[in-house]
Amino acid sequence: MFSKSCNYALRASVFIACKATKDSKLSIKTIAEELDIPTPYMGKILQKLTKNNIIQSVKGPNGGFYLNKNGADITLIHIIEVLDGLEFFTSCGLGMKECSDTHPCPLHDDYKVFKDHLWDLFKRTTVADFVGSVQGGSSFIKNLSFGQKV
Amino acid sequence: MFSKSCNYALRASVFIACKATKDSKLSIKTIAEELDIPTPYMGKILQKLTKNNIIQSVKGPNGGFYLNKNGADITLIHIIEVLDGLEFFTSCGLGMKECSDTHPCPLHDDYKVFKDHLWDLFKRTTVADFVGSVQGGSSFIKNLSFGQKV
DNA sequence: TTATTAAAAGACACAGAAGTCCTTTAATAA
DNA sequence: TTATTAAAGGACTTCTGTGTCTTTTAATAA
Repeated sequence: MFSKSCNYALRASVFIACKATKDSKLSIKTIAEELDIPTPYMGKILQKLTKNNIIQSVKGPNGGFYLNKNGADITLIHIIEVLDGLEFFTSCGLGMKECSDTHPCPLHDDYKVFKDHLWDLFKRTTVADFVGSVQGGSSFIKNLSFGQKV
Repeated sequence: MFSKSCNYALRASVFIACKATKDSKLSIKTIAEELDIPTPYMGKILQKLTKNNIIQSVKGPNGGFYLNKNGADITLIHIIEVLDGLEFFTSCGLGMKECSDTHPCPLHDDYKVFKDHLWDLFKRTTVADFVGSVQGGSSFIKNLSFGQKV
């Protein structure tokens, strides 16, 4: 559905919201290793998130990434928009140039329902929601390490 | 959602089911032009569909592509499987290696519902269903040409 | 002030999807 | 039988997403 970059960005944002504070920031290396993402590539993505003011960064000793706003103010759709754009939510399921209620593809009506539901979900869900779920122990953003028991 | 190849394949299959018969086959060129798809690339995809027995082909004069089975016997999921595989329907929405009911990502439950509904839809829907919709005038598989009024 | 640390930035490499081109194979019409 | 037609097949190019590497910039600790 989304690009790897976008998936990485979503997970990294949640991870930073979980673990970092202004006084205890997280480095690219830490984030990348914990989330099992190639380090330099993670750097690129964090850079993009920083430029778009989704996360904050500080250079130098004790530098790193953190959030200075409330995770509840960052919607997932915003992160998706920055990394992948919103084309997924507007484009045709069969890849047709023009696909609308007046010139629909055969999949249009069914597909629209699903896209709209997903749109609502990502519009409504915030980084804080995911943090809550992860910290509550009901979900995970770190890959299962080899041999780990759930 | 699906690759371009897969979208092209779905539309071409429906188009062939609409227009071709054993006595009046369609050439790569015709299909590609009507559906606004690069001709040699369309050739590759039709070749793949033929190998997988989704459509049939005949070489030589008056040759081309047609269906020798009922369109109702070709499910969309089968075409998708041949072109893209079924990974979309099994993989994690956040791209995690392991994402299951016992080790879910924060998106898992919501995303699962979405994927399962789509799976059912593509499993249930056949080429004949789309042909019916297109021939009944309630949907389209050809791109809107410039200036065309719906 | 200087050395150290860590992100920013940009150039580069690689792989797979998308698209093109040319030759071969096979079917049919003359 | 031969010429023609159209798909099959393979090599190739292009583009984009993914991933790597090196240098620069900026912040802080000593």
